Amino acid sequence: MTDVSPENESPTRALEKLRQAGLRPTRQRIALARRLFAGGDRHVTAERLHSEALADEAGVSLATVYNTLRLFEKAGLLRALVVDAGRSFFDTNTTHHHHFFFEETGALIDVPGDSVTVGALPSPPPGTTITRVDVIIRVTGGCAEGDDAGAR
Amino acid sequence: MTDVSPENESPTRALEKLRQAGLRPTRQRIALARRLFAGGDRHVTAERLHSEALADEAGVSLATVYNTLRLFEKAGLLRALVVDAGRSFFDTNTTHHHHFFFEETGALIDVPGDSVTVGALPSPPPGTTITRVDVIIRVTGGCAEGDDAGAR
DNA sequence: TGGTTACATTGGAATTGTTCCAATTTCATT
DNA sequence: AATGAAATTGGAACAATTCCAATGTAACCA
Repeated sequence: MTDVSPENESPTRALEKLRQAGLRPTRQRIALARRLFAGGDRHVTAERLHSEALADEAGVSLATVYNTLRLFEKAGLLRALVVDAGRSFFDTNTTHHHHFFFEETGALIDVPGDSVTVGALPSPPPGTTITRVDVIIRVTGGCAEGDDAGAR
Repeated sequence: MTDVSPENESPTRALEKLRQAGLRPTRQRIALARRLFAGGDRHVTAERLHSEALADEAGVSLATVYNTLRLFEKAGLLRALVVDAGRSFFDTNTTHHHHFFFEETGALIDVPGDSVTVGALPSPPPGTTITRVDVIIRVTGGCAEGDDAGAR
């Protein structure tokens, strides 16, 4: 096994994601995709990703981070998540799952989709279709151990 | 039965709410409480409530609307709700329930708490306590019929 | 390979929703 | 009516995000 930390990993996985989505693999997109997809699942804000990316060779502007996040979201590579007023998280885990949200720290952690059972959904209003059901389990106390601990 | 539209109803119910919460019944708070609690349950943004309240005799400033909403929330008269980046809704229904969210229009409607069964919650991380579980059912298509239709 | 063109990136200004603040007004009590 | 504590206010400040017009880059084709 080789070193797979975001900075050292060959850009293969990131490139694959981009190609898979039919997006032009620019220097900036590759750098961001590496940050996002090289390690395990993440929940990032635009600001945080931007400040991380500043450390990368290819500088990335904040505007590009926003553009890219929205682009990746449209392409299905990311899922936007709003739990907190005035801030969006982007979740690299696009499979069916839910979240714990730590009210004090603002951290998020995933809950596998099948460990929460949402039974008996009411039928959607006539003419509408359900696109997604979000379950957010808000917790207080303790210290958040998610990847976002201290993200505030 | 007398007319109970917000503008005509005697301020009794609003006053009761304020007294119940131990809040000083100022002109502005009464006006806002009437808007909020006189009719059925509502989901309002600060901006919307402010623009409505401009029509009332007692002018209410935007700053006061924000102060009052946060105050009512702390007092348990309202519940804050975040579904959409960069905007908070306040829900006058503080009982156990969930929401349909219309992605196109930004409208919200209530779903009775017992028509959604959330079974088998995972146990919260050690040391933490669950304060609330929000279920947001996102729908597209159709035209929203909630009280917020066209709220965008 | 170089030229062309469509697409990306950028800094900075603009927008939006919200909070903050110091000055003024109002409420409740005497 | 006078007083003090609490509420309201306009406007400035702020944070997250979007917009824009200028510049740079990737992809394609002759």
